[in-house]
Formats: sequence, C-alpha cells, structure tokens
Amino acid sequence: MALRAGVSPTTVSHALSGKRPVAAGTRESIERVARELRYRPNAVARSLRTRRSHTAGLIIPDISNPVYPRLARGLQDELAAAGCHVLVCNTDHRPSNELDYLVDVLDRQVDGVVIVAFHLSTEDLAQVPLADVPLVSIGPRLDHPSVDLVRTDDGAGARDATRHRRELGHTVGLIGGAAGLPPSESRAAGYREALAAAGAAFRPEFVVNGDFTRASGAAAMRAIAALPDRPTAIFCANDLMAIGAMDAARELGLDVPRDVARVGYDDIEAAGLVTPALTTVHLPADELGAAAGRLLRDRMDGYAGPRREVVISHEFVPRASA
Amino acid sequence: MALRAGVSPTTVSHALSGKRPVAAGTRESIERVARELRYRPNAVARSLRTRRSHTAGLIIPDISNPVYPRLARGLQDELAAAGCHVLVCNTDHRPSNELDYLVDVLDRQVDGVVIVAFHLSTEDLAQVPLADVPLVSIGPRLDHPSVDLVRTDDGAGARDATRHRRELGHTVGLIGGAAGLPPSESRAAGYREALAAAGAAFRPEFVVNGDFTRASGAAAMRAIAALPDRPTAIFCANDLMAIGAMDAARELGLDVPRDVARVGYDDIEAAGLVTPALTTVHLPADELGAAAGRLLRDRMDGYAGPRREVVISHEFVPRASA
DNA sequence: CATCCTGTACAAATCGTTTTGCTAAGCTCG
DNA sequence: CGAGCTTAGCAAAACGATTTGTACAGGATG
Repeated sequence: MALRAGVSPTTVSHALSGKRPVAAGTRESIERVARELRYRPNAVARSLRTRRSHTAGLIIPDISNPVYPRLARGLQDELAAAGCHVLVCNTDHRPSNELDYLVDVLDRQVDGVVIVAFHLSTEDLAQVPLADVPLVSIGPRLDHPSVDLVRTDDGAGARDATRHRRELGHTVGLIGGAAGLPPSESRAAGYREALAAAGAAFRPEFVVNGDFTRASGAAAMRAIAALPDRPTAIFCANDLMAIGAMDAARELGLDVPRDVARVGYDDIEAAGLVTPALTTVHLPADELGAAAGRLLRDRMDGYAGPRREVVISHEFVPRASA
Repeated sequence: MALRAGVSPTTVSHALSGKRPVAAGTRESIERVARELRYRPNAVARSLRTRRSHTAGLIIPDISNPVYPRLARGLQDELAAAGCHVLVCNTDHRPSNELDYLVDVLDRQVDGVVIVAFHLSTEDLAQVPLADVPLVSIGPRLDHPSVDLVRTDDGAGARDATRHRRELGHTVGLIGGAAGLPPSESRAAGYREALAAAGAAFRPEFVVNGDFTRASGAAAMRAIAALPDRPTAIFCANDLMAIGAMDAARELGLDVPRDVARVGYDDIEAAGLVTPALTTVHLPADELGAAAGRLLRDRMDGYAGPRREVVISHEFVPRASA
C-alpha cells in the first residue's frame, strides 16, 4: 500500500486515521490508491500493536438453549455500537470448559468477556491472568476487582410464582433443576420462602428434581403424580420442564390445568404457544445481555471504579386462568 | 518469557511447539518457567505471523430466530474439532450488512466464513478480496471458485407438504414469505409445482405473503379467511407464520385443524408444542451448520479442488391428524 | 540575518510470535 | 588428524500495522 502510494507507511496510517495532519494533496492521493487497491488494514496486525481486538467473548452453556440467543443478541447489539464482535463459546455445562474457554478467549486478547458461569468459582478465577480485561458475570457473584455482575432476582421470581398459586388456593409442588446449579438453588429457595411466608408446611415429597430438560420434567411429573395426595399446582424451575410436566400429565389422563396447574420460569417463546398457555416468570434475557454489554463498554471506555452489580427485574406472566 | 527462562524466543517456540528438537533439559526448564509464569502465547501475534486466526465468521440474519442457534451449534461443534472459534454477526436482513460483515470478518483474517445470504449476489462477492479464504454459502448459489454450497431442497419440501394436504382432499392456500427472498421463492415454487402435478388450478387469491413473523402469519390468515370460498388447508413458508395463522383462525372462531389445516416449514421447537401439533417440514439446521463446517475444514486442510455442493435432505413431519 | 515556529513526511521502534538460516561444539570414522 | 555429520541454540527477518521522535523546508518574527 505505502509503496503504491509512494509514501511511507507512517503517512498512510496518519492519513487514514487522521491522528496527525497530512497535506491535503497527499491525503487525497493516498485515499485514491486505497480505493483502487481496495485496501483494508489488517485487523490482526492492528490489534497486536494497539492491544485492542474489538472482540469480546461470550461463554454460555449452549446457544441452542432458547434463553441464550436472546442474551447473545442483547449483548451483540450493545457491543456493535462499539465496533465489537462477539466470539460465542458453548460449554455444554462441562465445568472445565468454563475455565478453558475463558483462558482461550483471553489468549486471543479479547477486550472483554461475558460469562454465564455455572461452575466457575472465585478461586478458579484467581488463577486466570485477567490483567485488566473486563469481565461480566451473568448470574453468580465472582469476587474480583474487574468483574461486574448482572443478575436477576430468581428467588423473588420463584416467590412470586409460588405465592400466586397459593393465593389461588393450590398446594404447590416443585420440579427443581439439577442440584448444585445456582438457578436451581435460588428458585428452590424462593419456593420454600413463599411457603414459609404463607405459613404452609414444606413437604419434601412434593419436590422432585429434573435437569432442565423437557424429558426430565415429564419424568418428575410422573413421580409426583404417583403420590397419594399430590399437589394441585407445580412450580417448575424452567419452562421446558413445565412443558414436559404437561406432556406427562396428559399421558396420565390428567386435565391441565384443572388437575395440575403449572408455572414455569424463563418465558421462552414456546411458553406462549402451548395450550393452555404457560404461566411463567419472564427472564429478560435480552436485557441481561444488553446490561452486560453496557458494563463492558464502560470499562473499555476507561471506567476503573469499584465493581458494579446490576439487577434486572423479572416479571410474573400469568397466562392460563387456572 | 524467553528472558526468564534464560534462552532465546526461538528456543521457547521450538520447545513448546515441538517443531524442532530441543535438548531435554532445556525443554524441561522452559516448561517449568512457562508453568510458573502461567505463560500463554499471544494468539494475535501468532495469527499475524502464521496467517491463521483459528476463527471463522458466521453471518446470519438473526441469532434469536430459532433456526439459527441450531445451525450455529452444528457449525461450532464441527469447527471446535479444528480449534476454531466462531464470530457471529447478525445482519437483521439489511442487505448492506451482508457485504459489510463479510468484509469485516475478512479484515480480521478469519480462516473461513459461513454465510446465510439473502441478498448477496455473485457480483457483490466479486468485489470482495476473498483471497483464498474459504466461504460456504448456506442457501443461495454464489459463483466463485472457493465458495462451496450447502442447501436443502426447499422446493421439494414444499411439494411434499402441499401434496400431502391435497391427498387428504384439501384445497390448499399459501402464506408465503417476503417476496424476493430465496426461501420464499423456492417454497412458493414447490407449492405451485405440487398443484400443477395434481392437475389443480393455481388460484392467485389463495396466496398471501407475510414476512416470516408470527404477526404477519396472523394478518395473512385474516385476509384468506375473508375470501368467499377459502381454502381448507394452508401451507405456510415457515412455522412462525403457521402459528400466527392459527392465532388468527382461533380469533375468528374457526376450528383448527377442522376448518383450517396448516402446514409449516422449519420444524422449530414450538411446532411440536402447540396444540394441535403443527405438521411441518423439518429443516435440519444443525446438519446444515455441520456440513458447512466440514466443507470449511476440508479447505483449511488444503482441499483446493472444484466447488462442492451438498444437499441436506429435508423430512416431512406429519403431526396433526387432520 | 539569525531565530523560531509550523507544516509535512519519514525512520525506527514496537507489539509477540514463528520461521529460516547459521554457527559452534562435539562426535564419528576413515 | 581432518572431513563430515549431528546436535543445540541463537540471530535476524518477517507478519502489518501504530506510535514516537526527528529532520527538513519554508515562512514569520525580532
């Protein structure tokens, strides 16, 4: 490029970036040559020198889980405004992948990372040379000076859902998520709190755990249906399990929602499409992604203050009338 | 790193890559220092030198459209085997974005690109300095020596769907997609072909176009329902519109599927969850992504033969009995 | 006229690797 | 003992940009 324009690389850089003045004639001729040659600066070389890759990493369990595309989109839209692209990594819930992918994207000199961590701990994070790459955790709290947090109050969402069913006169069971995962724990905790607040007894046999899949929700429902006095409503830790529970209830000849009212969590698209429509707690995935993007952008723009925490409010979405 | 180990960068590189023999003692001491320092080679610098970024670009309309996460996942799994990460770009169907993002990822020296192009033409592509970066088009055929193609036979899928309804004795209408888009055209063509093959008249008033959204499907259904002798079945160019059509039919007091049988296209998750379940044509998005990933990998591994074309077979999925 | 300033463009260093060519030392073998 | 081979490691170039310091010319100013 510089050769063809008959000037030094320095001048080309200054002409195209405008960081230093270049004589009008020279600049025009550089621009002309650039156009003729369809010159495009090599982003890798630029990144090496400037230490900015205009790339962020997004580490999630699985992009084909319907919650994450919305989250990804919220993040991407926010970062696109900063000319930043997103590298998407699926951990498939394998604990080691969270750390491995984090290190991997850091090797690539990303300008920031957003992670939905199910297993990564503050101690794991201490081993990672984060340097001053900003990181946003969506969900769990990670203690580190440059790690911000975005979360929803899942416990409150679960409380709302459970309370709502109680107020309609139901006894409420729980189909929980996989044990040990943060959303399982907080949603189960909210369920218990709502029962306690209402002065209702917690009945361990009303609680069966699944693993967030539709099939596991069906299996859990079959287990609960077999109880001599089963609950009349079920709060499920996510929509897919609630839909699975509905599958099973129907197979067993139960009427939904008369015999078994369900409440889900997440508000995936299918929640509004099944019949009867699924009452659920809306998880504003796009807002989570967008909030994470904004926190990242602040840091990229130089924010270096204390760690921040953003709580995105959930919304209870009553749908079926029962 | 080299300083701390007391050897030259050359030796470090050889020791860690194994490209040239290094004395056992030296290698061990380098490995020890690397471990102590948690040394990780800078991927950007490496890419600059080796001209391989271990990154691919994926250009799609919108990751939050439920077809694309599956496609993305298929691609990512295939490329992960080659240590390749994926940069996801959403064009939002804006024509200029397809070209802009393509150029953008090429600037970043990606090792390959997969694009679901709705507007990009062979001529547009000729302006892009592809060099020898492999590109896979999912859908439309783009003429260029290093561009491979993966597609489904949408026309055949549409024919199957339409024929099936005809054989059940229905008159069949069409809710098409946005005019000018490849899937709209081929699916509409398949619809006409099936009618022609059955010796049935093509009735223009039975065809209303939407834009692939649920709301547009509902609007189209209302238009069709207003006809004096409306068709008894509707083939919709995608599932979302079919679900929208069902919304509208119900609002109008029509029984689904007795009064209006619908067939969709894509087989999104919700298709199996609505009641009655939606008969549809399964679009194997994950296989499309995986096939694209394999074609890319071949090229990265040195394949330089003629352009290839892979057709992924669709599958007709009858669900509602009507 | 000497000095200072301004505008313009270049040279050289830098980012952190990989790659190629080379040197030096040690060993083998006729 | 010298030619030839092997082994081990380094120097330097390269990748393609950005950044900083500097040189040179010409004009303004005292």
